[in-house]
Amino acid sequence: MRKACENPPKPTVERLPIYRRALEILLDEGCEYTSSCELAELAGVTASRLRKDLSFFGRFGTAGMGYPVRELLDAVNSILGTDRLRDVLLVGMGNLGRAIANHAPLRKCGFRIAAAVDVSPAKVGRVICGVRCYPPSETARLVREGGIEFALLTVPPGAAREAAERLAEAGIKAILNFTPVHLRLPRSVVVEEVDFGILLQKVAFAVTQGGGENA
Amino acid sequence: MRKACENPPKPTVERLPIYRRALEILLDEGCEYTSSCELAELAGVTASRLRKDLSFFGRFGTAGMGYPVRELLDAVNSILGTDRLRDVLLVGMGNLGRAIANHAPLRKCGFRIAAAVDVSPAKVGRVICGVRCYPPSETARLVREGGIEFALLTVPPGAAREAAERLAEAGIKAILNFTPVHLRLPRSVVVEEVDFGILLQKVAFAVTQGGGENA
DNA sequence: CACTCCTCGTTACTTTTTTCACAAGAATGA
DNA sequence: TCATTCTTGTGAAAAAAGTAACGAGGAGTG
Ligand SMILES: NC(=O)c1ccc[n+]([C@@H]2O[C@H](COP(=O)([O-])OP(=O)(O)OC[C@H]3O[C@@H](n4cnc5c(N)ncnc54)[C@H](O)[C@@H]3O)[C@@H](O)[C@H]2O)c1
Ligand SMILES: NC(=O)c1ccc[n+]([C@@H]2O[C@H](COP(=O)([O-])OP(=O)(O)OC[C@H]3O[C@@H](n4cnc5c(N)ncnc54)[C@H](O)[C@@H]3O)[C@@H](O)[C@H]2O)c1
Repeated sequence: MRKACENPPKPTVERLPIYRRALEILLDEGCEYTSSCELAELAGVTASRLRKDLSFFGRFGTAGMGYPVRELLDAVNSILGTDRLRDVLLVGMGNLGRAIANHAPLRKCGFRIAAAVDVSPAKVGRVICGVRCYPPSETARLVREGGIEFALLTVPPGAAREAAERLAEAGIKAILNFTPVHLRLPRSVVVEEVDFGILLQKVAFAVTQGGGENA
Repeated sequence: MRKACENPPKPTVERLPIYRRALEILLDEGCEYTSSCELAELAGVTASRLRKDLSFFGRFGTAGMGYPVRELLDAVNSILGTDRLRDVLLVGMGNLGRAIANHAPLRKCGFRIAAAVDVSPAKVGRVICGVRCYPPSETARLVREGGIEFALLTVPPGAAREAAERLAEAGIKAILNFTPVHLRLPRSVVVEEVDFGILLQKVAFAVTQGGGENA
Protein backbone atom coordinates (compact mmCIF):
# COMPACT_ATOMS: atom_id res chain seq x y z
CA MET A 1 0.00 0.00 0.00
CA ARG A 2 3.04 2.27 0.24
CA LYS A 3 4.03 4.25 -2.80
CA ALA A 4 7.57 4.48 -4.14
CA CYS A 5 7.66 7.76 -2.23
CA GLU A 6 8.52 10.25 -4.95
CA ASN A 7 9.52 13.28 -2.96
CA PRO A 8 7.10 14.40 -0.27
CA PRO A 9 7.16 18.17 0.37
CA LYS A 10 8.83 19.14 3.59
CA PRO A 11 5.65 20.64 5.10
CA THR A 12 3.87 17.39 4.42
CA VAL A 13 6.41 15.46 6.46
CA GLU A 14 6.13 17.96 9.28
CA ARG A 15 2.40 17.35 9.46
CA LEU A 16 2.64 13.58 9.68
CA PRO A 17 3.37 13.58 13.42
CA ILE A 18 0.30 15.73 13.93
CA TYR A 19 -1.86 13.25 12.04
CA ARG A 20 -0.28 10.54 14.12
CA ARG A 21 -1.31 12.25 17.33
CA ALA A 22 -4.84 12.72 16.06
CA LEU A 23 -5.04 9.07 15.05
CA GLU A 24 -3.94 7.99 18.51
CA ILE A 25 -6.70 10.05 20.04
CA LEU A 26 -9.24 8.38 17.76
CA LEU A 27 -7.81 4.98 18.58
CA ASP A 28 -8.12 5.67 22.29
CA GLU A 29 -11.73 6.60 21.73
CA GLY A 30 -12.31 3.27 20.07
CA CYS A 31 -12.99 4.60 16.57
CA GLU A 32 -12.26 2.02 13.92
CA TYR A 33 -12.84 4.23 10.92
CA THR A 34 -12.44 7.93 10.36
CA SER A 35 -12.89 10.34 7.47
CA SER A 36 -10.51 12.88 6.06
CA CYS A 37 -12.83 15.57 7.40
CA GLU A 38 -12.82 14.31 10.95
CA LEU A 39 -9.10 13.64 11.02
CA ALA A 40 -8.28 16.98 9.44
CA GLU A 41 -10.47 18.76 11.97
CA LEU A 42 -8.59 17.08 14.81
CA ALA A 43 -5.25 17.94 13.25
CA GLY A 44 -6.21 21.52 12.47
CA VAL A 45 -5.79 21.33 8.68
CA THR A 46 -8.14 21.16 5.71
CA ALA A 47 -9.46 17.82 4.56
CA SER A 48 -8.02 18.16 1.09
CA ARG A 49 -4.59 18.91 2.43
CA LEU A 50 -4.74 15.84 4.61
CA ARG A 51 -5.74 13.65 1.69
CA LYS A 52 -3.03 15.05 -0.50
CA ASP A 53 -0.43 14.64 2.21
CA LEU A 54 -1.30 11.00 2.63
CA SER A 55 -1.41 10.46 -1.10
CA PHE A 56 2.33 11.08 -1.31
CA PHE A 57 2.90 7.85 0.52
CA GLY A 58 0.21 5.60 -0.83
CA ARG A 59 -3.49 4.89 -0.75
CA PHE A 60 -4.77 4.21 2.70
CA GLY A 61 -8.49 4.83 2.53
CA THR A 62 -11.46 3.38 0.71
CA ALA A 63 -13.83 5.69 -1.06
CA GLY A 64 -17.15 5.95 0.69
CA MET A 65 -15.76 4.47 3.87
CA GLY A 66 -12.82 6.58 5.00
CA TYR A 67 -9.64 5.42 6.66
CA PRO A 68 -9.18 2.46 9.00
CA VAL A 69 -7.69 4.15 12.04
CA ARG A 70 -5.45 1.33 13.21
CA GLU A 71 -4.05 0.63 9.77
CA LEU A 72 -3.46 4.25 8.95
CA LEU A 73 -1.69 4.78 12.23
CA ASP A 74 0.54 1.81 11.55
CA ALA A 75 1.28 3.16 8.10
CA VAL A 76 2.17 6.61 9.40
CA ASN A 77 4.41 5.04 12.02
CA SER A 78 6.09 3.02 9.36
CA ILE A 79 6.65 6.13 7.24
CA LEU A 80 8.05 8.13 10.13
CA GLY A 81 10.17 5.27 11.36
CA THR A 82 8.44 5.32 14.73
CA ASP A 83 7.13 1.79 14.37
CA ARG A 84 9.73 0.66 16.87
CA LEU A 85 11.10 2.36 19.98
CA ARG A 86 14.14 4.48 19.15
CA ASP A 87 16.97 5.05 21.58
CA VAL A 88 17.99 8.63 22.26
CA LEU A 89 21.12 9.99 23.89
CA LEU A 90 20.66 12.91 26.27
CA VAL A 91 23.66 15.23 26.25
CA GLY A 92 23.70 17.51 29.29
CA MET A 93 21.75 16.40 32.35
CA GLY A 94 21.00 19.90 33.62
CA ASN A 95 17.67 21.54 34.36
CA LEU A 96 16.26 21.01 30.92
CA GLY A 97 17.85 17.59 30.55
CA ARG A 98 16.27 16.36 33.77
CA ALA A 99 12.87 17.70 32.78
CA ILE A 100 13.10 15.78 29.53
CA ALA A 101 14.37 12.62 31.21
CA ASN A 102 11.33 12.78 33.48
CA HIS A 103 9.02 13.25 30.56
CA ALA A 104 7.36 9.87 30.19
CA PRO A 105 5.10 10.61 27.19
CA LEU A 106 8.14 10.73 24.94
CA ARG A 107 7.86 6.98 24.87
CA LYS A 108 4.42 7.25 23.35
CA CYS A 109 6.04 9.11 20.47
CA GLY A 110 8.38 6.20 19.91
CA PHE A 111 11.47 7.42 21.72
CA ARG A 112 13.33 6.35 24.85
CA ILE A 113 16.16 8.12 26.65
CA ALA A 114 18.68 5.29 26.63
CA ALA A 115 21.58 7.08 28.30
CA ALA A 116 22.92 10.48 29.23
CA VAL A 117 26.27 12.19 28.92
CA ASP A 118 27.50 14.94 31.23
CA VAL A 119 30.80 16.49 32.27
CA SER A 120 29.86 16.98 35.90
CA PRO A 121 31.60 14.43 38.17
CA ALA A 122 28.64 14.74 40.49
CA LYS A 123 26.43 13.23 37.79
CA VAL A 124 28.65 10.75 35.99
CA GLY A 125 28.05 7.21 37.17
CA ARG A 126 24.75 8.01 38.80
CA VAL A 127 21.26 7.24 37.61
CA ILE A 128 19.28 10.47 37.38
CA CYS A 129 15.59 10.48 36.58
CA GLY A 130 15.92 6.89 35.54
CA VAL A 131 18.76 7.54 33.13
CA ARG A 132 22.37 6.51 33.66
CA CYS A 133 24.99 9.24 33.18
CA TYR A 134 28.28 8.66 31.42
CA PRO A 135 31.27 10.92 30.83
CA PRO A 136 31.53 12.60 27.40
CA SER A 137 34.48 10.37 26.52
CA GLU A 138 32.06 7.46 26.40
CA THR A 139 29.92 9.11 23.72
CA ALA A 140 31.26 7.16 20.77
CA ARG A 141 31.04 3.83 22.57
CA LEU A 142 27.46 4.47 23.69
CA VAL A 143 26.38 5.42 20.21
CA ARG A 144 28.12 2.49 18.59
CA GLU A 145 27.20 -0.26 21.03
CA GLY A 146 23.70 1.02 21.66
CA GLY A 147 22.94 1.67 18.01
CA ILE A 148 21.78 5.15 19.01
CA GLU A 149 20.82 7.49 16.19
CA PHE A 150 19.27 10.48 17.97
CA ALA A 151 20.64 12.96 20.48
CA LEU A 152 19.13 15.77 22.52
CA LEU A 153 21.62 18.57 23.07
CA THR A 154 20.97 20.37 26.35
CA VAL A 155 24.40 21.60 27.39
CA PRO A 156 25.30 25.22 28.19
CA PRO A 157 25.73 27.36 25.06
CA GLY A 158 29.50 27.53 25.48
CA ALA A 159 29.82 23.75 25.30
CA ALA A 160 27.35 23.28 22.45
CA ARG A 161 29.65 23.34 19.46
CA GLU A 162 32.19 20.98 20.96
CA ALA A 163 29.55 18.55 22.18
CA ALA A 164 27.82 18.60 18.80
CA GLU A 165 31.06 17.83 16.99
CA ARG A 166 31.69 14.95 19.31
CA LEU A 167 28.24 13.61 18.51
CA ALA A 168 28.81 13.96 14.80
CA GLU A 169 32.11 12.10 15.05
CA ALA A 170 30.45 9.40 17.10
CA GLY A 171 28.15 8.82 14.16
CA ILE A 172 24.89 10.20 15.52
CA LYS A 173 22.28 10.68 12.80
CA ALA A 174 20.19 13.52 14.17
CA ILE A 175 20.43 16.17 16.88
CA LEU A 176 17.63 18.11 18.52
CA ASN A 177 19.48 21.25 19.47
CA PHE A 178 18.02 23.09 22.47
CA THR A 179 20.94 25.51 22.77
CA PRO A 180 20.75 28.96 21.20
CA VAL A 181 23.83 28.18 19.11
CA HIS A 182 23.78 27.65 15.37
CA LEU A 183 25.59 24.35 14.78
CA ARG A 184 27.63 23.85 11.65
CA LEU A 185 27.87 20.13 11.05
CA PRO A 186 28.27 17.81 8.06
CA ARG A 187 25.15 17.42 5.96
CA SER A 188 24.92 13.82 7.05
CA VAL A 189 23.74 14.93 10.49
CA VAL A 190 20.19 16.22 10.66
CA VAL A 191 19.94 19.16 13.05
CA GLU A 192 16.66 20.52 14.34
CA GLU A 193 16.74 23.72 16.34
CA VAL A 194 14.44 24.18 19.32
CA ASP A 195 14.77 27.68 20.69
CA PHE A 196 12.07 28.91 23.02
CA GLY A 197 13.33 32.47 22.75
CA ILE A 198 12.96 32.45 18.98
CA LEU A 199 9.46 31.03 19.25
CA LEU A 200 8.51 33.73 21.72
CA GLN A 201 9.80 36.40 19.37
CA LYS A 202 7.76 34.90 16.58
CA VAL A 203 4.55 35.14 18.54
CA ALA A 204 5.58 38.57 19.77
CA PHE A 205 5.54 39.75 16.17
CA ALA A 206 2.18 38.15 15.57
CA VAL A 207 0.80 39.91 18.61
CA THR A 208 2.23 43.36 18.04
CA GLN A 209 1.94 43.59 14.26
CA GLY A 210 -0.59 41.06 13.11
CA GLY A 211 -3.17 42.29 15.54
CA GLY A 212 -4.76 38.89 15.78
CA GLU A 213 -3.75 36.50 13.04
CA ASN A 214 -3.19 32.99 14.19
CA ALA A 215 0.08 31.12 13.80
CA MET B 1 13.09 53.93 7.62
CA ARG B 2 10.27 51.47 8.27
CA LYS B 3 8.00 50.61 5.43
CA ALA B 4 4.23 50.54 5.69
CA CYS B 5 4.70 46.79 6.10
CA GLU B 6 2.66 45.35 3.26
CA ASN B 7 2.37 41.72 4.23
CA PRO B 8 5.59 39.93 5.09
CA PRO B 9 5.53 36.20 4.29
CA LYS B 10 5.29 34.01 7.34
CA PRO B 11 8.69 32.38 6.77
CA THR B 12 10.25 35.82 6.63
CA VAL B 13 8.92 36.66 10.07
CA GLU B 14 10.19 33.36 11.41
CA ARG B 15 13.68 34.21 10.26
CA LEU B 16 13.80 37.63 11.89
CA PRO B 17 14.69 36.22 15.33
CA ILE B 18 17.55 34.33 13.70
CA TYR B 19 18.89 37.50 12.15
CA ARG B 20 18.50 39.13 15.50
CA ARG B 21 20.65 36.49 17.15
CA ALA B 22 23.31 36.85 14.47
CA LEU B 23 23.31 40.61 14.86
CA GLU B 24 23.82 40.27 18.58
CA ILE B 25 26.82 38.07 17.99
CA LEU B 26 28.28 40.69 15.66
CA LEU B 27 27.56 43.42 18.16
CA ASP B 28 29.33 41.47 20.88
CA GLU B 29 32.32 41.15 18.60
CA GLY B 30 32.38 44.90 18.18
CA CYS B 31 31.44 44.99 14.49
CA GLU B 32 29.87 48.28 13.50
CA TYR B 33 28.99 47.34 9.95
CA THR B 34 28.14 44.05 8.32
CA SER B 35 27.21 42.89 4.85
CA SER B 36 24.29 40.81 3.71
CA CYS B 37 26.79 38.05 2.92
CA GLU B 38 28.32 37.96 6.37
CA LEU B 39 25.01 38.20 8.17
CA ALA B 40 23.40 35.58 5.98
CA GLU B 41 26.30 33.22 6.56
CA LEU B 42 25.88 33.59 10.31
CA ALA B 43 22.16 33.03 10.06
CA GLY B 44 22.46 30.09 7.73
CA VAL B 45 20.53 31.56 4.79
CA THR B 46 21.44 33.01 1.41
CA ALA B 47 22.42 36.65 1.12
CA SER B 48 19.68 37.32 -1.35
CA ARG B 49 17.04 35.89 0.93
CA LEU B 50 18.27 38.01 3.80
CA ARG B 51 18.12 41.18 1.72
CA LYS B 52 14.67 40.36 0.50
CA ASP B 53 13.43 39.55 3.99
CA LEU B 54 14.63 42.89 5.29
CA SER B 55 13.22 44.72 2.32
CA PHE B 56 9.71 43.86 3.47
CA PHE B 57 10.17 46.18 6.40
CA GLY B 58 12.20 49.01 4.98
CA ARG B 59 15.63 50.03 3.79
CA PHE B 60 18.27 49.53 6.39
CA GLY B 61 21.55 49.38 4.49
CA THR B 62 23.57 51.67 2.29
CA ALA B 63 24.85 50.41 -1.02
CA GLY B 64 28.57 49.84 -1.00
CA MET B 65 28.71 49.94 2.78
CA GLY B 66 26.40 47.28 4.15
CA TYR B 67 24.25 47.44 7.26
CA PRO B 68 24.99 49.33 10.48
CA VAL B 69 24.79 46.52 13.03
CA ARG B 70 23.44 48.51 15.94
CA GLU B 71 20.79 50.27 13.90
CA LEU B 72 19.67 47.13 12.14
CA LEU B 73 19.39 45.30 15.43
CA ASP B 74 17.29 48.11 16.84
CA ALA B 75 15.11 48.00 13.77
CA VAL B 76 14.60 44.24 13.99
CA ASN B 77 13.78 44.56 17.66
CA SER B 78 11.28 47.23 16.86
CA ILE B 79 9.67 45.05 14.20
CA LEU B 80 9.46 42.03 16.47
CA GLY B 81 8.27 44.05 19.40
CA THR B 82 11.24 42.98 21.49
CA ASP B 83 12.52 46.49 21.92
CA ARG B 84 11.33 46.39 25.50
CA LEU B 85 11.27 43.60 28.06
CA ARG B 86 8.02 41.66 27.87
CA ASP B 87 6.43 40.01 30.87
CA VAL B 88 5.51 36.35 30.57
CA LEU B 89 3.24 34.23 32.74
CA LEU B 90 4.42 30.70 33.46
CA VAL B 91 1.51 28.31 33.84
CA GLY B 92 2.56 25.08 35.56
CA MET B 93 5.68 25.16 37.71
CA GLY B 94 6.61 21.51 37.19
CA ASN B 95 9.79 19.99 35.83
CA LEU B 96 9.69 21.86 32.58
CA GLY B 97 8.37 25.03 34.17
CA ARG B 98 11.23 25.14 36.65
CA ALA B 99 13.80 24.54 33.92
CA ILE B 100 12.39 27.48 32.00
CA ALA B 101 12.18 29.69 35.07
CA ASN B 102 15.86 28.97 35.63
CA HIS B 103 16.71 29.80 32.09
CA ALA B 104 18.33 33.21 32.32
CA PRO B 105 19.07 33.80 28.60
CA LEU B 106 15.37 34.26 27.95
CA ARG B 107 15.89 37.80 29.13
CA LYS B 108 18.35 38.39 26.33
CA CYS B 109 15.54 37.57 23.93
CA GLY B 110 13.40 40.27 25.48
CA PHE B 111 11.27 38.21 27.85
CA ARG B 112 10.98 37.91 31.60
CA ILE B 113 9.03 35.39 33.66
CA ALA B 114 6.96 37.81 35.70
CA ALA B 115 4.90 35.29 37.66
CA ALA B 116 3.81 31.69 37.76
CA VAL B 117 0.50 29.94 38.27
CA ASP B 118 0.13 26.43 39.71
CA VAL B 119 -2.55 24.34 41.38
CA SER B 120 -0.22 22.65 43.83
CA PRO B 121 -0.67 24.02 47.38
CA ALA B 122 2.97 23.15 47.96
CA LYS B 123 3.95 25.72 45.35
CA VAL B 124 1.41 28.48 45.67
CA GLY B 125 2.72 31.38 47.70
CA ARG B 126 6.33 30.31 47.39
CA VAL B 127 9.07 31.78 45.23
CA ILE B 128 10.50 29.03 43.03
CA CYS B 129 13.52 29.63 40.83
CA GLY B 130 13.06 33.32 41.44
CA VAL B 131 9.43 33.33 40.33
CA ARG B 132 6.46 33.78 42.65
CA CYS B 133 3.68 31.21 42.36
CA TYR B 134 0.00 32.12 42.48
CA PRO B 135 -3.14 29.99 42.40
CA PRO B 136 -4.92 29.66 39.05
CA SER B 137 -7.79 31.79 40.36
CA GLU B 138 -5.40 34.75 40.30
CA THR B 139 -4.72 34.37 36.59
CA ALA B 140 -7.01 37.12 35.38
CA ARG B 141 -5.80 39.57 37.99
CA LEU B 142 -2.14 38.89 37.23
CA VAL B 143 -2.69 39.36 33.51
CA ARG B 144 -4.70 42.50 33.95
CA GLU B 145 -2.65 44.26 36.59
CA GLY B 146 0.69 43.14 35.20
CA GLY B 147 -0.19 43.93 31.60
CA ILE B 148 1.00 40.43 30.70
CA GLU B 149 0.52 39.37 27.09
CA PHE B 150 2.41 36.08 26.85
CA ALA B 151 2.03 32.74 28.61
CA LEU B 152 4.02 29.53 28.68
CA LEU B 153 1.76 26.53 29.14
CA THR B 154 3.57 23.72 30.96
CA VAL B 155 0.80 21.92 32.81
CA PRO B 156 0.02 18.19 32.53
CA PRO B 157 -1.84 17.30 29.32
CA GLY B 158 -5.08 16.69 31.15
CA ALA B 159 -5.15 20.23 32.52
CA ALA B 160 -4.06 21.91 29.30
CA ARG B 161 -7.39 22.76 27.74
CA GLU B 162 -8.88 24.16 30.91
CA ALA B 163 -5.79 26.21 31.69
CA ALA B 164 -5.65 27.53 28.14
CA GLU B 165 -9.26 28.63 28.24
CA ARG B 166 -8.64 30.40 31.51
CA LEU B 167 -5.74 32.22 29.90
CA ALA B 168 -7.82 33.21 26.90
CA GLU B 169 -10.56 34.55 29.14
CA ALA B 170 -7.99 36.45 31.16
CA GLY B 171 -7.06 38.26 27.96
CA ILE B 172 -3.68 36.76 27.24
CA LYS B 173 -2.47 37.51 23.71
CA ALA B 174 -0.23 34.54 22.96
CA ILE B 175 0.47 31.10 24.36
CA LEU B 176 3.52 28.94 23.86
CA ASN B 177 1.98 25.52 24.28
CA PHE B 178 4.41 22.84 25.52
CA THR B 179 1.69 20.26 26.09
CA PRO B 180 0.92 17.64 23.46
CA VAL B 181 -2.65 18.88 23.27
CA HIS B 182 -4.13 20.74 20.33
CA LEU B 183 -5.76 23.85 21.76
CA ARG B 184 -8.85 25.27 20.20
CA LEU B 185 -9.03 28.92 21.14
CA PRO B 186 -10.45 32.12 19.67
CA ARG B 187 -8.46 33.49 16.76
CA SER B 188 -7.49 36.46 18.87
CA VAL B 189 -5.10 34.29 20.85
CA VAL B 190 -1.91 33.32 19.05
CA VAL B 191 -0.92 29.76 19.88
CA GLU B 192 2.48 28.31 19.09
CA GLU B 193 2.97 24.60 19.64
CA VAL B 194 6.25 23.28 21.01
CA ASP B 195 6.23 19.52 21.02
CA PHE B 196 9.55 17.74 21.40
CA GLY B 197 7.99 14.45 20.39
CA ILE B 198 6.77 15.87 17.11
CA LEU B 199 10.17 17.36 16.39
CA LEU B 200 11.82 14.03 17.08
CA GLN B 201 9.46 12.31 14.70
CA LYS B 202 10.27 14.85 12.06
CA VAL B 203 13.98 14.18 12.27
CA ALA B 204 13.26 10.46 12.50
CA PHE B 205 11.71 10.66 9.06
CA ALA B 206 14.65 12.63 7.72
CA VAL B 207 17.02 10.01 9.07
CA THR B 208 15.18 6.90 7.95
CA GLN B 209 13.85 8.06 4.58
CA GLY B 210 15.85 11.03 3.45
CA GLY B 211 19.11 9.20 3.99
CA GLY B 212 20.92 12.42 4.75
CA GLU B 213 19.05 15.52 3.75
CA ASN B 214 19.34 18.32 6.21
CA ALA B 215 16.40 19.99 7.92
C1' DC C 1 36.40 65.35 -10.32
C1' DA C 2 36.23 61.06 -12.77
C1' DC C 3 36.71 56.33 -12.25
C1' DT C 4 36.29 51.95 -10.09
C1' DC C 5 34.53 48.91 -6.85
C1' DC C 6 31.38 47.26 -3.91
C1' DT C 7 26.82 46.17 -1.94
C1' DC C 8 22.00 47.07 -1.49
C1' DG C 9 17.14 46.84 -3.13
C1' DT C 10 14.26 45.30 -6.55
C1' DT C 11 12.42 42.89 -10.46
C1' DA C 12 11.75 38.89 -13.22
C1' DC C 13 11.83 34.05 -13.01
C1' DT C 14 11.68 29.24 -11.00
C1' DT C 15 10.27 26.10 -7.69
C1' DT C 16 7.41 24.65 -4.06
C1' DT C 17 3.10 24.31 -1.74
C1' DT C 18 -1.83 24.89 -1.29
C1' DT C 19 -6.42 25.01 -2.90
C1' DC C 20 -10.15 23.61 -5.68
C1' DA C 21 -13.04 20.68 -8.15
C1' DC C 22 -14.31 16.34 -9.96
C1' DA C 23 -14.18 11.55 -11.58
C1' DA C 24 -13.95 6.92 -9.88
C1' DG C 25 -15.05 3.59 -6.31
C1' DA C 26 -17.40 1.39 -2.49
C1' DA C 27 -21.19 0.65 0.60
C1' DT C 28 -26.16 0.91 1.52
C1' DG C 29 -30.96 0.15 0.76
C1' DA C 30 -34.87 -0.42 -2.10
C1' DT D 1 -29.67 -5.20 -9.56
C1' DC D 2 -29.53 -0.41 -9.67
C1' DA D 3 -29.65 4.08 -8.07
C1' DT D 4 -28.08 6.93 -4.34
C1' DT D 5 -24.91 8.73 -1.29
C1' DC D 6 -20.64 9.19 0.57
C1' DT D 7 -15.65 9.80 0.42
C1' DT D 8 -11.31 9.08 -1.53
C1' DG D 9 -7.38 10.18 -4.73
C1' DT D 10 -5.66 13.21 -8.10
C1' DG D 11 -4.78 16.63 -11.69
C1' DA D 12 -5.01 21.37 -12.80
C1' DA D 13 -4.99 26.07 -11.30
C1' DA D 14 -3.64 29.41 -7.96
C1' DA D 15 -0.84 31.23 -4.44
C1' DA D 16 3.30 31.51 -1.92
C1' DA D 17 8.12 31.38 -1.36
C1' DG D 18 12.81 31.10 -2.93
C1' DT D 19 16.53 32.18 -6.35
C1' DA D 20 19.21 34.66 -9.29
C1' DA D 21 20.46 38.51 -11.87
C1' DC D 22 20.88 43.45 -12.48
C1' DG D 23 20.66 48.39 -12.05
C1' DA D 24 21.18 52.25 -8.89
C1' DG D 25 23.90 54.55 -5.91
C1' DG D 26 27.13 55.44 -2.36
C1' DA D 27 32.35 55.08 -0.89
C1' DG D 28 37.02 55.11 -1.71
C1' DT D 29 41.09 56.45 -4.74
C1' DG D 30 44.11 58.89 -7.40
N1 LIG E 1 16.27 25.59 30.80
C1 LIG E 1 15.50 25.90 29.78
O1 LIG E 1 14.31 25.97 29.88
C2 LIG E 1 16.06 26.12 28.46
C3 LIG E 1 15.26 26.63 27.50
C4 LIG E 1 15.76 26.83 26.24
C5 LIG E 1 17.05 26.53 26.01
N2 LIG E 1 17.83 26.06 26.96
C6 LIG E 1 19.20 25.74 26.65
O2 LIG E 1 19.45 24.40 27.01
C7 LIG E 1 20.76 24.28 27.48
C8 LIG E 1 20.74 23.66 28.85
O3 LIG E 1 19.97 24.43 29.74
P1 LIG E 1 19.90 24.05 31.27
O4 LIG E 1 19.02 25.02 31.90
O5 LIG E 1 19.56 22.62 31.39
O6 LIG E 1 21.41 24.27 31.72
P2 LIG E 1 22.17 23.60 32.95
O7 LIG E 1 23.36 24.40 33.23
O8 LIG E 1 21.19 23.35 34.04
O9 LIG E 1 22.60 22.17 32.43
C9 LIG E 1 23.69 21.97 31.57
C10 LIG E 1 24.28 20.59 31.84
O10 LIG E 1 25.22 20.27 30.83
C11 LIG E 1 26.37 19.71 31.43
N3 LIG E 1 27.50 19.93 30.54
C12 LIG E 1 28.29 21.01 30.43
N4 LIG E 1 29.20 20.83 29.47
C13 LIG E 1 28.99 19.62 28.94
C14 LIG E 1 29.61 18.88 27.89
N5 LIG E 1 30.63 19.37 27.18
N6 LIG E 1 29.14 17.65 27.62
C15 LIG E 1 28.11 17.15 28.32
N7 LIG E 1 27.49 17.80 29.32
C16 LIG E 1 27.92 19.03 29.61
C17 LIG E 1 26.47 20.39 32.75
O11 LIG E 1 27.22 19.61 33.68
C18 LIG E 1 25.01 20.51 33.16
O12 LIG E 1 24.59 19.37 33.85
C19 LIG E 1 21.35 25.67 27.47
O13 LIG E 1 22.10 25.82 26.28
C20 LIG E 1 20.17 26.56 27.43
O14 LIG E 1 20.44 27.76 26.75
C21 LIG E 1 17.36 25.84 28.20
N1 LIG F 1 9.25 17.63 30.83
C1 LIG F 1 9.51 17.79 29.54
O1 LIG F 1 10.63 17.77 29.11
C2 LIG F 1 8.43 18.01 28.60
C3 LIG F 1 8.72 17.97 27.27
C4 LIG F 1 7.73 18.20 26.35
C5 LIG F 1 6.48 18.46 26.80
N2 LIG F 1 6.20 18.47 28.09
C6 LIG F 1 4.86 18.78 28.53
O2 LIG F 1 4.89 19.86 29.40
C7 LIG F 1 3.92 19.68 30.39
C8 LIG F 1 4.56 19.75 31.75
O3 LIG F 1 5.56 18.79 31.87
P1 LIG F 1 6.28 18.60 33.25
O4 LIG F 1 7.28 17.53 33.07
O5 LIG F 1 6.78 19.91 33.74
O6 LIG F 1 5.08 18.09 34.19
P2 LIG F 1 4.97 18.22 35.77
O7 LIG F 1 3.95 17.26 36.20
O8 LIG F 1 6.33 18.10 36.36
O9 LIG F 1 4.47 19.69 36.05
C9 LIG F 1 3.16 20.10 35.84
C10 LIG F 1 2.86 21.24 36.81
O10 LIG F 1 1.62 21.83 36.48
C11 LIG F 1 0.86 22.04 37.66
N3 LIG F 1 -0.54 22.06 37.30
C12 LIG F 1 -1.40 21.04 37.16
N4 LIG F 1 -2.61 21.46 36.78
C13 LIG F 1 -2.54 22.81 36.70
C14 LIG F 1 -3.48 23.83 36.37
N5 LIG F 1 -4.72 23.55 36.00
N6 LIG F 1 -3.05 25.10 36.38
C15 LIG F 1 -1.79 25.39 36.72
N7 LIG F 1 -0.86 24.48 37.03
C16 LIG F 1 -1.24 23.19 37.04
C17 LIG F 1 1.26 20.91 38.57
O11 LIG F 1 1.03 21.25 39.91
C18 LIG F 1 2.75 20.77 38.25
O12 LIG F 1 3.52 21.62 39.06
C19 LIG F 1 3.26 18.36 30.11
O13 LIG F 1 2.08 18.59 29.38
C20 LIG F 1 4.23 17.64 29.26
O14 LIG F 1 3.60 16.77 28.39
C21 LIG F 1 7.15 18.27 29.02
